[in-house]
This record gives sequence, C-alpha cells and structure tokens, in this order.
Amino acid sequence: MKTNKQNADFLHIGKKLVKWYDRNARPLPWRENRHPYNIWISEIVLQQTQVKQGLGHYLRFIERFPDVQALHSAHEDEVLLYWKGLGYYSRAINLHRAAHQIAEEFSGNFPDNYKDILQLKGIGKYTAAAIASICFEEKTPAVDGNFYRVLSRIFADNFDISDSKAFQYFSDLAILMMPEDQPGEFNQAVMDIGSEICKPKNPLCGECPVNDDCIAFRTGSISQFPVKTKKTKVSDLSLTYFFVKNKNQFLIKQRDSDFIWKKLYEFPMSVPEKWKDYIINSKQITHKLTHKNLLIEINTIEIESEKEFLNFAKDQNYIIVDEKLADEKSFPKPLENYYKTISAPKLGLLPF
DNA sequence: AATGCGGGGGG
DNA sequence: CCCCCAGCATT
Repeated sequence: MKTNKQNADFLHIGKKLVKWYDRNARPLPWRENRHPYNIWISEIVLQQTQVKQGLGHYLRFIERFPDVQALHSAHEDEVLLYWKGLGYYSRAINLHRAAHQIAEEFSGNFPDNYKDILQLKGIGKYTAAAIASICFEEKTPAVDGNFYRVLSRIFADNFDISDSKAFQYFSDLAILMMPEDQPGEFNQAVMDIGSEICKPKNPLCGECPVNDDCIAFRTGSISQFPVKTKKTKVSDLSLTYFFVKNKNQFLIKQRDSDFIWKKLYEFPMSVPEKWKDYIINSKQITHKLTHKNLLIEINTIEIESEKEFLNFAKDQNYIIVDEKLADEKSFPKPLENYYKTISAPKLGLLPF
C-alpha cells in the first residue's frame, strides 16, 4: 500500500461508516429488497445522475419493465422512451442488450458474481462491484466519484483522481476498510455519505460519522480534496432543423448519427432546396450540454402539396406524425420544448 | 490514454 | 452567466 497513513485504523473507520449506514440509510425503493435486477437498474440510472433526478425514472422503468424477461421482450424504442430526459442514452440501449445477454447466455438468471456481471453490456467495474457486493456479499469496492472524494478527504490523500491509476489506488485503500461480512453496506454507506454529507461543495462535516477520523476536516483543508488536475473542455455546435408541416402532419426520424442524442427522434435536417421558399418561421434555440454548446435553428415550413410532402417522407424514410393522434415520443429536450411551444397537444406517435 | 456522451444544481 | 458533477464504451 503506497500511502503515508500507516497509523490510520482503516477497518475501524470502515465499521463506523457501516454502523452509521445501518441507522441512516436513505429509504430508497431499490433498497426494499436485494433483487439484482432492481439494484442493476438503479445503478445504471444513478450513473452520472442524482437520486432526486433519477428516482421518478427508476419507478416508471421498474413498473413497465419489472424483470429481465419484461425488458428482454420490449422494443428498444420503448426502452428509450422510458429513458427520455435522463441523458446518456447508450445506457438504455445497453440495458436492453444486457437483458438479451442474460436471457441467452445466463439462461435468464442474473449472473451472481463480479466476473460474470462484468460481462454485461453497460456494466463496468464500478457497477459490477456494486451489484456483487450488495446482492451477493462479494468483497468488491464500488469505486466511483463519491469514493474518490470521501476517501481522499478522510486521509487527506493527494492522489490525483484524474490519473488512470486512481481506480486501483482507491480500490486497494477501500479493501483495507471494508468489513469482511458487510461489503454491500460499506459501499452503500460511502455512496450515501458522499451524496448527502461529504458533498463536493459545502459538505456537512458536522454531521459526518467519521469527522474525527477525517484528516482534511481536522486540518481545515476539505476544499483541497479531492485533487483533480484534468478539466473537461467544451465545443460549439450548430444544428439546423426543418419543421415540415402539411395540414396536421409533420415529419420526424430516428437519429442515425450517434455523436449526440443517440437514437432519439428529430426533425429533418435537410429539405429540397425549393422548399426553403416556404419557410414561414425561423427560431433560434440555445442549449448547453456538458461538452457542447448547441445553437439550434428551427425553420417551420408549410407544404401545400400533400403529394410532394408524402413523396419526400417516403424517399427519406421519415415518419409522418399526426398531431391529433400524437401521444408520446422520445425527442431530445430542446426539440420537445420547441414543439410544445408551437401548438400540438402532445408529442409524436409511437412506432411500436 | 484520450475522447465523447445529458442534464441538473449552485454560486 | 459560468462553474461543478463523472461511469462506460470506443478508438
């Protein structure tokens, strides 16, 4: 162990965290039992997503897809629909693909150990460890951003969390802290401490069960941890859409490009040159993502000729949506918001 | 090892 | 307005 904290009683601190968790665990729906399917869905939803934001999506997802079989039988589009608004849509696509893997490679039974769980699409080391520890009592540390933050503060550890070796480094540290018989409780304790108490900004150190063990707290240097050197960069992107209407119908298509909004639905990005004379409205929308600043232009076009409209839709494989029959559709948020402002009662028509 | 993927919250 | 948060797959 490459650490200068030889004197720290790692296991003692780990047991304190578990003891705190036993009394203070948040009453979350996926904690009502330890079914690996529910834990799996919750972990995927909660990747890059806060509980407050993901809870509603989790509940609706579980209600519609209560088990592997239900997810396996579903159409990918419908899985995407239930993911609408959560972002990182490849998570939903991989969830669906993993359900097929479980059905075909694991005879419909959720794999019951870290190594097998890791084989599933969309499951990496963190998620595999979380499921293996919570559901199968395997002593695998679920090292994520919370882990980095909590551990680096407790030990005032300068290890750079943007270093590719950080995962192994903090995994080794965590192993020393994990009570042999309660790995799942330990991992969940760190998750809860990290999100509720040891927050990135303005942590509630007064409520922390291990504040007397926390070197950063005792030395007043909480704000210096974790150490992270690399920054994310942002680029600009312009998108032009054509909202093409003929009477009560308009056109959409599922995105084939996956650099953003993977497999969601959008308006045409190009139309016949002469249609541009029929533009009756043009609106600019700005939308900010983590890695992109989007400048979206939406041109509304009224087409008189139904024949011309239908031919274009057929040639370019567009889905024709009737505003009157519309109910729900997986649009990217900026387009959905735009559409709501123009008219129609509801969005899209499900192709399934 | 580096890059890209959403969306929400806070100052 | 700008800043923060950060697993997994792909290359």
